[in-house]
Amino acid sequence: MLTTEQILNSAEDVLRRYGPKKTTVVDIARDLNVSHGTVYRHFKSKSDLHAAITKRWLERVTAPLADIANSELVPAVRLRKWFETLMDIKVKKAIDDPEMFASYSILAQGLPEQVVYEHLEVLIEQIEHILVEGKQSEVFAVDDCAQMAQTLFFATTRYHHPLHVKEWGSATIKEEFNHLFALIEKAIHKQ
Amino acid sequence: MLTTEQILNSAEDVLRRYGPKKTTVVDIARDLNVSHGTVYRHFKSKSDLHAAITKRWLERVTAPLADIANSELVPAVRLRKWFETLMDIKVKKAIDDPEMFASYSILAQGLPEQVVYEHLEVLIEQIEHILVEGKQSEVFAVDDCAQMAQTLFFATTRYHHPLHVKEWGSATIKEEFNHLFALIEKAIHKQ
DNA sequence: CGAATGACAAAATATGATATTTGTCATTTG
DNA sequence: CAAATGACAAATATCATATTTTGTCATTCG
Repeated sequence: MLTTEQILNSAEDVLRRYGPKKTTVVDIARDLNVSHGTVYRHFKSKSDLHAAITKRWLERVTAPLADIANSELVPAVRLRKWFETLMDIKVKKAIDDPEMFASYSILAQGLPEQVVYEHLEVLIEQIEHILVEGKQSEVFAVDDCAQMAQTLFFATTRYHHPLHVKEWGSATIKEEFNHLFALIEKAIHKQ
Repeated sequence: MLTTEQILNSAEDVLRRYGPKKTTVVDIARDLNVSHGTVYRHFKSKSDLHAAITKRWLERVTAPLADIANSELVPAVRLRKWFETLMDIKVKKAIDDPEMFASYSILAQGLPEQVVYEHLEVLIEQIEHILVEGKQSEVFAVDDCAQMAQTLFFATTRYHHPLHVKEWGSATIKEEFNHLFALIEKAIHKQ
């Protein structure tokens, strides 16, 4: 019996082989030895399938971040580590496997805003969690942690948004990020 | 006798009429009542022409910013006004004349990095100028003004980079920016 | 002689006829 | 009867060919 997971696995394989433009529902069905009609019993449309593929990818990519957000590190260190990891993950994916990174970026482009936005919300909540703990232990002077989390996420857009992947090749990108993070620390650390 | 300026004027007109994909060098030449060979006496290639068109547009768009950077406003106010204006100009252009904005964005995409980068440098220097004066009058506590200017420019990427034009439609975009600017102020204002 | 032309080849792009892909659903299968 | 099939129409993509566009340059123009 065919599961949604199996379809996503095959989809990922086929995507890796053929790229996002050439991959058809029939290709994915063939890979699974079923008719393409069967795939449509699990996904309303190809876009729906794309959304599911992208969602799973986003979740995997950012899995390590949840661990950091919930770690025992002191909030100041944890916050920096969280952002550095976010950046490192993205840059690593983009450099190591550029076709796949491009593939997922292209799929994500074609998605309804909401799918990606929900994912961003999860990340922003993780930042919020760190800020709240920093506020409790009186190292961060933050009024509205949820709002600040969003502000920090958007302030670092250049360093994690796939639209800026081109700029990540720069030799100074990491240094740039360090300067920005220093600014952030100055703004949110107590006194 | 045909001038480079005249060509750019016609190019802009034709671009407005036909859009960036349909505009040909022959169209521009026709608009000027010259042969297209003549256009090539002023520009080495079509890309070169694109670069010139884009450059002029960028300069025009950001002209008001130089005035603000050099104004007599106290640095704290001036800095905020400078960023607000940058944002307002971009958003206004993108909303009022979306086809043209898209046109120039498309042309800019196809350009060598350098052309756009030079323009960004000018803007970052304007920020630096404000920071230097703020430092002199002891309202800003900034170590390296040039570096901080760059940091501020990149921190606000989401609010002025054309790649993010889609996000500018959000009802809360201005509020978001205000939060970010509050963060910046907290970081750079003395004490 | 500097500025512009227009004929030309090479490159890029539009066109449209053909083939594939998407999405549905009545039918089949286990 | 739930799960899968495969035949089908409509929407898209592909590909070979026709047309346009780019870029050059020997020639003309003023």
